[in-house]
Amino acid sequence: MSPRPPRPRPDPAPPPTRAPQPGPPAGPDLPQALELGRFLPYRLSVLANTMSGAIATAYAERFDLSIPEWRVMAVLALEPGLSAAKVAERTAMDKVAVSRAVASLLRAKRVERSVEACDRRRSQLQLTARGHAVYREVVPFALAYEEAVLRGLPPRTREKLDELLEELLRRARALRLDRLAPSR
Amino acid sequence: MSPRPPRPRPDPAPPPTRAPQPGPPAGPDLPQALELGRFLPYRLSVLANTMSGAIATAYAERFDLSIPEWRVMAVLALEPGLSAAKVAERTAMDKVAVSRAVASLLRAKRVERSVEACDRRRSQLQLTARGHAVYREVVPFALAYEEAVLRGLPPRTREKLDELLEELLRRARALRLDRLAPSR
DNA sequence: GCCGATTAGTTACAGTTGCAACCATCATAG
DNA sequence: CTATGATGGTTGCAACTGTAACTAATCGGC
Repeated sequence: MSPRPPRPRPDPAPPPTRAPQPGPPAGPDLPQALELGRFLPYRLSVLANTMSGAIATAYAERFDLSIPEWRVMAVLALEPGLSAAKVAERTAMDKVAVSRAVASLLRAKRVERSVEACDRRRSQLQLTARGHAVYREVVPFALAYEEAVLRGLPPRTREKLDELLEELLRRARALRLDRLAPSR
Repeated sequence: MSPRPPRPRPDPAPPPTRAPQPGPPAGPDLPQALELGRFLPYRLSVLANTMSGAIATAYAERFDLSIPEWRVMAVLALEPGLSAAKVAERTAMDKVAVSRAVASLLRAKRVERSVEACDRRRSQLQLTARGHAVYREVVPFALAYEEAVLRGLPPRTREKLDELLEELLRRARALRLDRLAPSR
């Protein structure tokens, strides 16, 4: 999995910000229209893809590292000895993704694994010296990217962003869609 | 492409919000540490995936519709007669994704296509009556989901969110990563 | 101690996605 | 008119990702 193709996001289009053309066939009294460019899930998706795509390309080119691998390394750097399951928790990845990322990191000798004595199903994962070296190289890059995106935003605005993301995630997670859908 | 598997996001883990354990082997003087749960691209990615996953599942179950298909329908509802390339622009999808979504929508008779007379490479796409019917059914659902996530947020906060998303997307797009990476 | 139920982790398979190569059509130059 | 190049759109192929099935090990009675 080492020579991973970069797969950047082409991200071809600035959303036209507004296209308030009334739909001809639907008529003026259509119940509600939805402009994609103002639809929250869409906007978040485009934003996240733009950022992740940029980062993924950079990681792949510079460090031969995929995003899942990076996530695993990031949590192991702060909490060495985690099991794969714990890593999955911490990274919001599923266990298969973690398994594959770990396999790849093992091959690259960036992570090492030892089975736990008392429970031999479980294993303890930690960065190797090489892994730490890569980590120390990636972190400044990641932080620089984040800072570049946020540069110039006043602290109060950053706080607001932080709160908003927290709040939205909490709500999105709590949401049961069961009784939405006014139609049908 | 009709019986599309829902592919919901398991989204298994609340990020532990903080895990400020100092990395034992890295020592106290490591230049910077990065906590994944506070890293903007990561948080955006998790949030967007959570929302999109929920919506994708719901669309698939209720309307037999994928997100790419929905995006195509959404822009065609507001701007009938667009070409596939224009649709790609409007939806921030690449042309292959549009091509496939359109193919699927044609099969389902939710979109129809006619070649342009003056330029027979190009085609004009528009929703059929069936397509409009589906659209009118989906829109309230989509808006209800968005509203459910935003429910209770004061208008000022919503405006702030709107501005922040706009601003972040602008910055992310403008960012050339070329001269980032302080290391290497 | 032994059998069913659980949990950790991996493997297999299928569906999805993206890039690149590809046709078809149009535009421009000679 | 033909050649060259650009553009719209589709297809082939390879990589990625998720679900489900599977193996290995532990746990919980009995």
